[in-house]
Amino acid sequence: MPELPEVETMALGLRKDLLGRSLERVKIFEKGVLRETSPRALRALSGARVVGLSRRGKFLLLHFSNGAVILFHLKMTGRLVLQDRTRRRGPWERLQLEFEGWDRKLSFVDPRKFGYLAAITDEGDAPVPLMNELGPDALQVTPVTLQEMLTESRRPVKALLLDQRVIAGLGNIYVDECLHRAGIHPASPSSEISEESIAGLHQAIREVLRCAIECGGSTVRTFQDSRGTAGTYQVHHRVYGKKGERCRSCGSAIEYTRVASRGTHYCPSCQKKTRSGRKRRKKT
DNA sequence: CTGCATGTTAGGTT
DNA sequence: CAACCTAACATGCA
Repeated sequence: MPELPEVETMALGLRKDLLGRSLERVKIFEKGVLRETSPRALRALSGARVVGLSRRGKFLLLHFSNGAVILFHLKMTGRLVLQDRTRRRGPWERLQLEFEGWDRKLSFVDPRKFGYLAAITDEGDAPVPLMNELGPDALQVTPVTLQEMLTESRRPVKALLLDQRVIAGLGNIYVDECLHRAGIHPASPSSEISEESIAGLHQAIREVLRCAIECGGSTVRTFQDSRGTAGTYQVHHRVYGKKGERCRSCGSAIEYTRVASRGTHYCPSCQKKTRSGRKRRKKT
């Protein structure tokens, strides 16, 4: 579920509610959600005040007054939800954080149990390898850097864009959407994409992500922000989930195939393989 | 009912 | 070592 715009939306929503609150209690229902972190280490954060919420790639970070950080990865179906403090534990709730003098609590909910969290208590690296290997954030990457990274590899461009060590934040939905807007076939060897197309791709990434954040993310199945509000960017999707529908730009039927072993949507007419230099499309 | 798909990534195999 | 494939898990849909 959550790619960059959804994690950003989650962080924005939580910031208002959590800033300045002091952690009082940690309830762990499913030990498996703790990654390289002992229940004791997590509970030791009690008393610390929340001083910041941030995002790196698809990671969401809770910063505390004592310098500690709790890092969350929501994977496919993870959510952070604010609920009444008295509310009973739901079936998929893995962990709850309670705060001093607050009648609500933060719940980590994840049906599929892929998501996790970790506490970073000292100055060292995060105990999560990927966190320390992230490429530049998709909203920060410069055209030059993107260009360099793509020309260095012959992997399908979609595989590269999904690789968080190359560029952080994009997932299956937004990669398909960005490649369509840039007129690039998802299976194109990235080293064969023209400089002009890469410039268009860079622009598409910025525009799509910005717009998606403004929309509060895409709700394809289950995504909701911390207050239970669904995102609306899915109404702007042009290829994702549109198999067989007509392309908005040219009218061809959107195709669905497998690239980098991921379900992939694209327009066979707007996104020609290995054909260079197609102009990017209008704004969303 | 059964089989297949799903927004991610770690870990194994080429 | 880069590239590729699938398991991890639970649920919804054809």
